[in-house]
Amino acid sequence: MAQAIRLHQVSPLKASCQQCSLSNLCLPLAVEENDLERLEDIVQQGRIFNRGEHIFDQSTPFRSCFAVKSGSIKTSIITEGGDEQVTGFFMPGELVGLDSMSSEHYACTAKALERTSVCEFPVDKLEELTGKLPELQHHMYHLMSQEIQNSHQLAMLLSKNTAEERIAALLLSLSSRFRRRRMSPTNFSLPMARNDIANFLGLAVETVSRVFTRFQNQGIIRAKGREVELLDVEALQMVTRDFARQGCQQ
Amino acid sequence: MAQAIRLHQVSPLKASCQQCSLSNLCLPLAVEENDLERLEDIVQQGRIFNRGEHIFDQSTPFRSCFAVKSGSIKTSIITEGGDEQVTGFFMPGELVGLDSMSSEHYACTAKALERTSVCEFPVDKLEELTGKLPELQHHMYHLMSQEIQNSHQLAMLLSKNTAEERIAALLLSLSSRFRRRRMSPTNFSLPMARNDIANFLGLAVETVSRVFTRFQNQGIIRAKGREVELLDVEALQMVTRDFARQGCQQ
DNA sequence: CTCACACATTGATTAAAATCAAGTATAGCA
DNA sequence: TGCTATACTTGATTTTAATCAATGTGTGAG
Repeated sequence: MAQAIRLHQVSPLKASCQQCSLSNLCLPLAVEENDLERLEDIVQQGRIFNRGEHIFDQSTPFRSCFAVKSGSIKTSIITEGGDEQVTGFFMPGELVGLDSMSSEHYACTAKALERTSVCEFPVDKLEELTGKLPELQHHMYHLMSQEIQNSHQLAMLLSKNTAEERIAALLLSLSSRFRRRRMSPTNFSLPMARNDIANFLGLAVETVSRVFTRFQNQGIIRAKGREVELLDVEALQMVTRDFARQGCQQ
Repeated sequence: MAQAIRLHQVSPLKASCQQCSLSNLCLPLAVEENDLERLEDIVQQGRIFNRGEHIFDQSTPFRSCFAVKSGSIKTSIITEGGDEQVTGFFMPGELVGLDSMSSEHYACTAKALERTSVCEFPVDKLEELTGKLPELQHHMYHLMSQEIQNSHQLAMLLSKNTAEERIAALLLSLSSRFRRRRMSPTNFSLPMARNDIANFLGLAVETVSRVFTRFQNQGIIRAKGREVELLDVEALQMVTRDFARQGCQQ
């Protein structure tokens, strides 16, 4: 595992959060101008992973959280039996590894879905710093609780919603995350394979494929491989909302 | 809503974490002997709720986290359509409200499943204190990340496992939580209704009922209403594990 | 005590998505 | 450039659990 070795190399590069285009999405957003240097002091920047490489592996010693700089990452849990459950997709500006902060070892495996660069935050230093910067501590709580909420939302989706509703919800989630980065919210390229989508949403690949074509036939989206165009965002929102009405049987 | 009013009363009682029997499960476990008083200073203790009363309501201003002292709590999200998703059950020593720390408002509703007493931790004071006590801060990160993991585990259960596997997993989870409190891990009374179990596990009530009787016929459990006896814990563990083998198709 | 209501169980039928089974497209590589 | 492996799509069949429908049980209020 080449990436395991690489994981322990100490990059000599000092990050420049000030100049980073993601500073309004990433941790710097919670740090005052004049404290930014203290954050930069603990960050190791510029690590690059190729498609398929692991940023970290489940059950290896937990050292750091990682912020996505470019590219994208999927996290997944592997059971004893070898069964995989994708637990999340992470895009630029998002922080990976928060679910591991309760243990000595990573709770999941993080894999680059494409060529991906990350900034590394060693957790001991990060904790030390959040102890000194209340705003940053607050932001960490914020991010972690956000992740709990996301996960509850996913559980909800999995337990109450049809295949169409789940996929519509995922497309809308991706859309809004592209928008945050000031990229087109209606015209983007999926970083993950159908298989990953299926696994994440608790569906079979075939079902995902069928729903994509169904949406396409209904003129809601246009999809060719990983290229997706959302033609009718309202319709997608309707799909995700309809289930709620049913539950209420009005 | 009587409880909404009660929520804002300030209890004059000062907590005595030192004497609390749950101090080895709850927040005090992360606080040094001589700092315990600082924790006690910010806790309001002794709030009691009757079965069915709300500890807090989704979308009301987020003020505090609550530790369960006795009884039990269920948390759930309500969608626009009125659909409910149970997101967790909380037993003595466990902390409720961590999923709300990202927002100004509670992300879920917490409801007492039986007569329940709680200790209240106002979040502004708690954050202030965790900034001063690194151990406590570390513990908060620990608890929150634990909750992310639990939720991922639930997502896994919902997306990959059969009704039997989900219910076996829940019974084992409850069992181990009773054990932590030095109560019988094989002979306990479920705090929640079949309906709540069904909702939590993404099943219909009827299915839960059927699985209970099936387990009973197989001699794995004995169940009468909410009273449950685990007759064959190994068998239950087998049930939860079998699915993993299938996934690996060995 | 018993009535009413919520909770729980059981059975029959249905539906949504999984699985099984090909077949097609695509991308990376020699 | 063509080849191979992987990713994706489509169709037929099966399965699990939902839904519909009814009945049973327990509990708390009057």
